[in-house]
Amino acid sequence: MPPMISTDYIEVAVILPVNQTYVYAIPGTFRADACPGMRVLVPFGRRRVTGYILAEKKESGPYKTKDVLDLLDDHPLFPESDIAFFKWVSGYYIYPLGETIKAAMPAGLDCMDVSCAFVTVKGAKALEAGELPHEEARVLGLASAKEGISLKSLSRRDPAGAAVLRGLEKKDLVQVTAVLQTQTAGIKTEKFISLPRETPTLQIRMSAKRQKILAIVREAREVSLTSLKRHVPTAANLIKPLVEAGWLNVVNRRVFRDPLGEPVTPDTPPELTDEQAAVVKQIQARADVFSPCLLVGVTGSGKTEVYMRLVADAVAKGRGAIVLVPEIALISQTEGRFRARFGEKIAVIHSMLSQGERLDQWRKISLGKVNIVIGARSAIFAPIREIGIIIVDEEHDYSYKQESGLRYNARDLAVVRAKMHNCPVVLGSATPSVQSCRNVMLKKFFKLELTRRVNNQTLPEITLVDMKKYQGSSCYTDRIITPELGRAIRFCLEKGNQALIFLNRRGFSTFPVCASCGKTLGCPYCDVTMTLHKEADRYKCHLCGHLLISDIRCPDCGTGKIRNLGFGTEKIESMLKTLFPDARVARMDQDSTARKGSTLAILRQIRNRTVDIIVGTQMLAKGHDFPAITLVGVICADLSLSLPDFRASERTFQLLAQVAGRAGRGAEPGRVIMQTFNPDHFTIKAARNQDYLEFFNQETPFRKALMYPPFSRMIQLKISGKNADKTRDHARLAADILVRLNTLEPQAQILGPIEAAIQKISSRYRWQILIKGLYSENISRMVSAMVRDPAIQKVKSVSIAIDVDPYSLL
DNA sequence: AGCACGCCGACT
DNA sequence: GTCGGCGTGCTC
Repeated sequence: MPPMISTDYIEVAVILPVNQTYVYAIPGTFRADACPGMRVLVPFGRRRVTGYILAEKKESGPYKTKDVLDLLDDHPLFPESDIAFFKWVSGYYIYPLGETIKAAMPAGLDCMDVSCAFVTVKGAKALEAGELPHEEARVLGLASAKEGISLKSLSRRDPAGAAVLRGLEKKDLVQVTAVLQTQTAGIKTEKFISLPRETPTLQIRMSAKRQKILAIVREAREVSLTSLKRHVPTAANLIKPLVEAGWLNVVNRRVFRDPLGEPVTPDTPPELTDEQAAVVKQIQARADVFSPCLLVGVTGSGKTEVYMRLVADAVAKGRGAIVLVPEIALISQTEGRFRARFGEKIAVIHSMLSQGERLDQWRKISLGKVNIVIGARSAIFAPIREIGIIIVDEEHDYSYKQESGLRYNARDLAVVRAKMHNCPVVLGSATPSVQSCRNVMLKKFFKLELTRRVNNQTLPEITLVDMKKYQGSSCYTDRIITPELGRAIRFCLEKGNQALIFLNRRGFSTFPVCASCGKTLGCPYCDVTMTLHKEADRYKCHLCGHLLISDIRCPDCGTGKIRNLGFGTEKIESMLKTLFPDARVARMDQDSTARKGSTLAILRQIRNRTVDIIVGTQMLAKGHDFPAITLVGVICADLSLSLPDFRASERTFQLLAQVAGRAGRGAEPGRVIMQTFNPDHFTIKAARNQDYLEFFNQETPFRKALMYPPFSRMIQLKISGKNADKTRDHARLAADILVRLNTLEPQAQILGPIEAAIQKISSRYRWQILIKGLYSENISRMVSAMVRDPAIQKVKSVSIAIDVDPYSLL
């Protein structure tokens, strides 16, 4: 058991944007059960908020203290030793400590006072009488319809609502009180149906469908309602009377299955190849010291097996392990293999879990029941007491970077946490990031390599097709699906294999233009063009989700017809259907996977080979293993190459290398056709050669010349607000203060403020400032001082988001 | 963040 | 004269 609180006071980090901790008195009733890492409910000003106990305090300090109102946990959410890590994260990312800890914990755990308006008896009568003015009746209606409404959601629906409410309160028609809002993380259960022990005596009408259900249950002994519905869609209603009459039993049970629905069969460790064994040995030799290692291994070289040996080794020594994998659609193969090897000994944390499931996994770890965690980026915060190894698979993957709130990079934090635990950290990739390659050159990381594929598969052959030579073609299809790619698809289909066609842009037409005035059809709330989606029969804004009817007239000139230029996955899908009428074509992108379970359905189709051609965006490029895919076609390899972002090349290279890796994973060799307008660009060439060093060596001089990372450190400030002028002024003020603070040598560069590349998203105007310097401590100190400046803090209508080590500058 | 205190303009 | 706008400051 962890140490209890033995003093009168505790230090608490409240979940609010404040940059200090607070001291509270802890009543004797809680003291025996409280310890650091637990949540408390504390009075803060006039309301109640959640906070985390950080430490015990002997004295109250110069302030008068208030009492802790409630102890919210019976076990700590994190060990006391993690507090140093959270403090480091909070300082590095310039994010309030309490909110940092909140971001690190599973979601749905904090509670807070929320002001809610309730309709009084008098108010209800007045509403019924119907004599109130429109406005008042409307607001009162909102409050009564939902049995009270929080002031926040009221003002969201109706900006003038707050003022109206105040009038209502004065007339005693509503009452405003603080309500403690607790988010409850639910536990995901499923109904399981089985036969009762005793034969039912009650007779009921046995329709054919009911008999079918009984037959299925009888055969399977126990079946989940979900899978029963697959055979009998209306099963949910049909079984009710059967259950009531005692013909069936229903239990709600927590579910935890492989989302692909395939049971994980335990495996036995295979014999390591010489190369694998050498790598394992080298890392094991440094098992008790901080040793960051870059493991470069071509796809299929058996990195996962190396990871599993290292994890098993750490566990054998009584320490834990964290394995980070990229966030992908559904579940990663790596996770499946770890489950097969370690069974119930691992906890899993990823986006497919519900809040409740995530909390369960977290509990398992913090109670010490499991010692191995595998998961997406947030798993880096897993409450393992003594870590023996941290593994970051596909370390170059940008899903390790959180792009909202606490904008951390889990790969970087893995290194920091490993240092705190004196253990090795292994960053693995076939296409390592420029940053990590540079760290190898600087001898900060040591490099290990796996150069041979385990089962002697050959790497796919990659062909570049210059799209320029078809741009004059009278055949529209040839300009998009070139004859070379068309032939390759036909050949692939004839051999009975599957083809994957990749285009990182969804929708049907991506560039709607008015035929009469020439203006593009833009989103009224964002600074981007709308995208036509044929399936939804709407124009969609990909940034805010705004919809427009598809037969709209030009909003600018009011006349004319919109011409739909540009193409996305939807159009590719329809073109392929025309070109190959006998082939079964499926599409996988954000639109086709919006419905719950549809991702799984599409992946099953590919796995079961009930589709021949699959068109998709990057969600298809990562992590999946489809043995029957022998051809990968990249429609336009340079889509992301021209973005105004210093990492555009790196991202393009990695994405292309990644998607090329989907070909030829089975027995037959794979082939990749990459269509491009820039066949001579070094990024495209390096991707064709599958050579990360070639890319690194050519990219590095650019980064160095312009002093971009890894040759400098950057912080990007994203300033946004509803009012264009106020946002610009605030951005200028922030830049002025930064310039004033920029006194340390060597001086940092302060670039901006400039308007963001996308000037407006969801009606919020966006400006940015980029701070570039040689030392992260220096630029970080400047930014912390700037945001604490009273002149900055007092403006609340404009927000400044701080992005330390930004991944994308857009 | 959110809430109160406090200082200036348009209304009963 | 007041009601209410939101600028400023604080919360253990």
